[in-house]
Amino acid sequence: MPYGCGVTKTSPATDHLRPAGRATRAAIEEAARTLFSTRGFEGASVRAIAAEAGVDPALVIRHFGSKEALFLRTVDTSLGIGSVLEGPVETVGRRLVAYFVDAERPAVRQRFVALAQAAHRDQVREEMVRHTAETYVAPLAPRLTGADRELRAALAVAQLAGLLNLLYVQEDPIITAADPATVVALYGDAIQGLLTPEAAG
Amino acid sequence: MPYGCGVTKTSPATDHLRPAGRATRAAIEEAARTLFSTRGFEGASVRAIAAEAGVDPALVIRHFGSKEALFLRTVDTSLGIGSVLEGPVETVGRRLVAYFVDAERPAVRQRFVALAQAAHRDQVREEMVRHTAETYVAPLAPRLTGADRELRAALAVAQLAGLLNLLYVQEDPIITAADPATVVALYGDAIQGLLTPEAAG
DNA sequence: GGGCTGAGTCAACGGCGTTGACGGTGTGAG
DNA sequence: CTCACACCGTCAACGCCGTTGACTCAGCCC
Repeated sequence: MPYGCGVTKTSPATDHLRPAGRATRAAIEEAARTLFSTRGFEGASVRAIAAEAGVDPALVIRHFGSKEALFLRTVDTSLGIGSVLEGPVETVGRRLVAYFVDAERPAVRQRFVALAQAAHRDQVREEMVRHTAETYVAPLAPRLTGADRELRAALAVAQLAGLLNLLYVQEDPIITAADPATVVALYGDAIQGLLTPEAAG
Repeated sequence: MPYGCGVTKTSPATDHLRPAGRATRAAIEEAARTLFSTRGFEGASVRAIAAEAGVDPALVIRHFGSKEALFLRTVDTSLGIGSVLEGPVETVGRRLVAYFVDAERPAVRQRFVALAQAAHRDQVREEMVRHTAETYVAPLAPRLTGADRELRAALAVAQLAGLLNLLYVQEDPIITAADPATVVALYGDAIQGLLTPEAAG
């Protein structure tokens, strides 16, 4: 479920809005981005987002339909993985892990945690599935060889999601305390073994 | 985060309770088990659990302290993995995956989903971490050879958690539709590669 | 100028987890 | 035997939540 490689969100049809409407809409979106990141999906209430944006809570719903819809429009499911996937397939395992284990990416961590927290909402779950298929499996599978390419790509995503879960959500002490380079080598190769069995170290 | 191999829950100190108290306590626990399983942590309200048990909502809190505490006492974090872990380490990867991919274990799926939904609560998260360390890493690590045994065991848990996440929570269509035997072979070997690199197929 | 549509306000709904004040009731000590 | 006390349960309410509907007001087009 890592969700990387995102396209810029296509805010649909704000043309019919008047300038005032577009401005408050943007204010709400920014407040939502901030609060969803810092407090998570459950911790960020519609009322708090409205207050942060200096706006009536009802207006938030009026503009975006529901908290879930606001979340989906606001928190980018992308975690910025595009460039990592573009490199050589033979070493993508370690590069993926290295990207996420890097401590200098708090925003990525925040977004993943928020996403994991909201995963039980139907629309969010659907978006996550769609995203996995579109930005992970689709670009990866054609570059693999052998049988079950799509399945192997999907299982590699599962591996990655599991690491991020223990690392970001559970904050597992063993993995957290471990030497990042070791984690990259061990887990990266485990992922690599699924993608290119013949090239795995 | 798979949480298996559980000991029977040690309900602490119900001796001081009168028969009536113990009975309604048991009724609440059973109702909670049912509703948490079928509706998840967020979907099962304290009020609904109380109604199912034929009891006042306030009584639920009075007996268990909070919804989160009731959840922890009620939903067994164990997923029944003990026997799987006891077998030979050289093939534990495939056996673990086979256990969870088996469609005939709906209760395990339900419990995992409920757990994942409640993972953002502090006490639940702590319990999950504790459980990972106690029932996965502790029995597994000493039976491994080579460097970083604890870390490798923890990373194997991460792999498993990732699979269950995509399989149970996200219901990823690719993995769901795939031949279970293939998933067992591919993912089982990926886990095995982390545990016993020399024995991996 | 008059209708229409977008923008914003306000009060309220039903639900949530939780609390506190308040009656009964069974048990053990005097 | 009685009386105090801890347990058991009830009830109404608190403050929060996401969401809705009725309403006002301003700007645009015909």
